[in-house]
Amino acid sequence: MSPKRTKSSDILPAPALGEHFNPKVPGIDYGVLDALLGYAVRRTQIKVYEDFITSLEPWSITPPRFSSLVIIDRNPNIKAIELARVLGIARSGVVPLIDGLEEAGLVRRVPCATDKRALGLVLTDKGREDLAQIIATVQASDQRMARHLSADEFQQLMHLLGKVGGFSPRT
Amino acid sequence: MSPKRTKSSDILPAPALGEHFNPKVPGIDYGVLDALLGYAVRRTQIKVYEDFITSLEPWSITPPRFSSLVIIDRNPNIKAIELARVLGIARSGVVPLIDGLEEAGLVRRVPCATDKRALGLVLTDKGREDLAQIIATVQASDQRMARHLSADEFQQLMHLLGKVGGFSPRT
DNA sequence: TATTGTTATACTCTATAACTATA
DNA sequence: TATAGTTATAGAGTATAACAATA
Repeated sequence: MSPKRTKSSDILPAPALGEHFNPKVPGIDYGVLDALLGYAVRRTQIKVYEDFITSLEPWSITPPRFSSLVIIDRNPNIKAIELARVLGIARSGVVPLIDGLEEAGLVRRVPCATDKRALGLVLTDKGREDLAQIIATVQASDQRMARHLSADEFQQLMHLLGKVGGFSPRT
Repeated sequence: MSPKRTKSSDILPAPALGEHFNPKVPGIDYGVLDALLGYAVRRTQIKVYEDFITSLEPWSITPPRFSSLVIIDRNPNIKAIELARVLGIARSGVVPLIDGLEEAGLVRRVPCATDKRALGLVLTDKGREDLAQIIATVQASDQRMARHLSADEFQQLMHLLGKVGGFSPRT
């Protein structure tokens, strides 16, 4: 019974990746930027994002959409407000996000039995099937990003990022 | 300017404001996200961005503005189109960016002698003065982000990010 | 013809606040 | 009163396309 919202993204996002970001333009003095951890993270993030978007173009999946699919898959019937908390966005922001995934046939809103205000989010069968492929594609992109790292270096990088970001996993 | 790392005792207290992104919400299964380098970079980027924005609120400086100031300072008379290339944005995007910095009295557009189409970008006196303080603030934020890392770990992290992002000296 | 800076336009993303229907 | 989802609205950020002046 959700009223149809007019959405321009019926034809899904166009990444429009023209040129690639050059993190180190020749002839340019980057000054203090080269010594800042924050700028290093930003440079890396742009590179990772570029490959991610390009790789997932066939599915029109953006990072927030991907994160949502994984979180919903691993936490069935999660409420929208909790998904917002996980993603770090306002709860109003998940509405168009879920709208897009629902229109793509990947996610479904199901009424909550115990709380008539709430909706549980679950993947559809198609959502589960697509997600398997999407995850494989993302993992390939991730490994491409890490192709110059040894297994030890990869683990070390994950560990150090965890210490900075405050999400240190298994230490 | 070779920016040297200051002692942790010089690190300013973290600016506390509003809600913060929780990179690891309790009770949530993050599935494959926990194993992805891309998601680790994203989580870290959000944390770094939060502290950056909060720290520089007094100057209303955003990451692109900060990068622009540093690049213009270190590369006087740089053309707008080249700044766009360094920042990785469209050349039309630098117009409002420079507009803002010019209105703040930090940057000036100067006609190019050899090419009447082009404009050289330079810092004003105020721009140079403010930038010194801004850089100190950014470095304090950066050190706060790295407060759980040893000097060796910091260098290792910078090195590994450079290998992933493609901005490190050849190894 | 190509390039520089600019304008016009549009779209994505996200935030705040208010509304509704429940609790 | 408080909460979950939604709507309305606004702002930042960036993209494409077209334009005038210049190369």
